[in-house]
Amino acid sequence: MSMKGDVWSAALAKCALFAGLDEEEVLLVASLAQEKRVRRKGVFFREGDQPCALHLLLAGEVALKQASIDGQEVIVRLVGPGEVFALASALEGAAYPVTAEALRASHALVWDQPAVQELLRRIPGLCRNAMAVLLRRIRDLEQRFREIATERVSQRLARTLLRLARHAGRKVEGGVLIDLPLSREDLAQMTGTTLFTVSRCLAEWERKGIVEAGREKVLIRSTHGLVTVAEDLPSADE
Amino acid sequence: MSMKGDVWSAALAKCALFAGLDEEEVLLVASLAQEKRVRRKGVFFREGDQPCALHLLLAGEVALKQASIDGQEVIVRLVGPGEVFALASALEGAAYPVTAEALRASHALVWDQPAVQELLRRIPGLCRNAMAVLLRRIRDLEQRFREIATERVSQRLARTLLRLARHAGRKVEGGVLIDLPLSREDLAQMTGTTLFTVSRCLAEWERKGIVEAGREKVLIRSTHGLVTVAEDLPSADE
DNA sequence: CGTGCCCTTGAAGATCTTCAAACGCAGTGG
DNA sequence: CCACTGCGTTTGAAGATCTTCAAGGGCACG
Repeated sequence: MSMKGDVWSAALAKCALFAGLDEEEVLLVASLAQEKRVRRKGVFFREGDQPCALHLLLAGEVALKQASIDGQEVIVRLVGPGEVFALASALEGAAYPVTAEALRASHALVWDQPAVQELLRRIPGLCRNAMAVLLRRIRDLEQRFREIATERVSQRLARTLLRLARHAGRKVEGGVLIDLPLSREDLAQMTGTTLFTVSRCLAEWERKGIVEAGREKVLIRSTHGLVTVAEDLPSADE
Repeated sequence: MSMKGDVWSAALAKCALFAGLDEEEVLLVASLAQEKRVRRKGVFFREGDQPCALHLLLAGEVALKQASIDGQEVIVRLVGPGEVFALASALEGAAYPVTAEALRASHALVWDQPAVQELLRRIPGLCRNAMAVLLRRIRDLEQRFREIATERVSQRLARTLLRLARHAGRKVEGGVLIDLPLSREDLAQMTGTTLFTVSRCLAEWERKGIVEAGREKVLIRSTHGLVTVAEDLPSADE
């Protein structure tokens, strides 16, 4: 237990939800956690599942998807190592509004609802931290809402790629590689369009030398070029 | 002061943020509040303003708008009496991400940042209440995000009207009147489309007897008809 | 009785989706 | 080693959907 506590405490400290906790509190958090591992394409939980638990991703990458009645899916958020997910559901005690699907083999700490309640009771600063996390999510959602409401697909896709580069970009010779196995369909579900339109955009940008696209792979050759598209600025070649 | 406290306490108790507070706490909340009145088309604050304060709407109706660089506006949320707004900004201490414009003459209680901090320190349950409010907003935003990403304008507009009916609907003979002065442009900014498309949708629905549209006015004659549109179900007449 | 604001409508065209067909790569099994 | 197969991808063509622009109508309010 105490060894695990040590291994986990690094991850816990990096996480915004548990930032600023003292040693004793970290141990409490660790002692109530359970572990869960999921292989690529597996799920931590499905939309509608109950009861629901708080998750902290230690390793891997998770996509949170929401489906409409007719089966159309949207990716609401990508979660990377050190980020929590299902915080809202765990706090509210409501069913998960999304399905958490692993893009690659993933490993998370999990706190069930009694544990979350216990933590909230015993750790004074936790509620403030939780609020900070939620506030950030609201900002993010409002911005994306405005984007999807007012911008064209190419602009939104460019922004999505830029965000992905920040979230999971790896510098390589020739540009920034988005180091996630994302299909055209995945990008479409993040952008609010179809895989066909995504494919066409990427093909056009490849012709212009802005990106290099491959199977479940995008390499950004010119961040500046993408910004130009995202902001709808006139580009050199038309 | 004490009279004001009495007048306000009813409004405070109805508000989710201050629910469950004891009498002493309510008095504290009231004692730190300031009043602000704004006429129709006036604003409580503008995007980018700082420092920012927590607002509780007592009377009137407020639209929260966000503008993109090229001037396109989106209505992120409508706020009715008893609801708080700018909670996130007040908690974070960041600039307002939206402009709060009054749809009709409005009256609000306002707490500046020191007051908010003081309240958070002195009222133990407040943080939990704030979280509940934020969680609700996240749910709402995620749902609307999925809608705007996957549905056609007519579906989204139908949903917007149904939400408005719930939020500010007044039963009259012949249906439910949306009791707010909303222009076609406003509806467009809530739905992520143009005023022209809104106008055409309403005209079509009027022909089918689903709504009755007028200048800054919509009367829903058949809620069921709107649901049919929103869910993209086959309707009787095509 | 104008004047401003909101609304409607048509026409043209941009943008995006849908559908069908086919390509190519990765992994599998013969 | 090769063929097979599945999956992700590409591309074209057709058409649905939505936006844009222009013109004009009508109502409210000064």
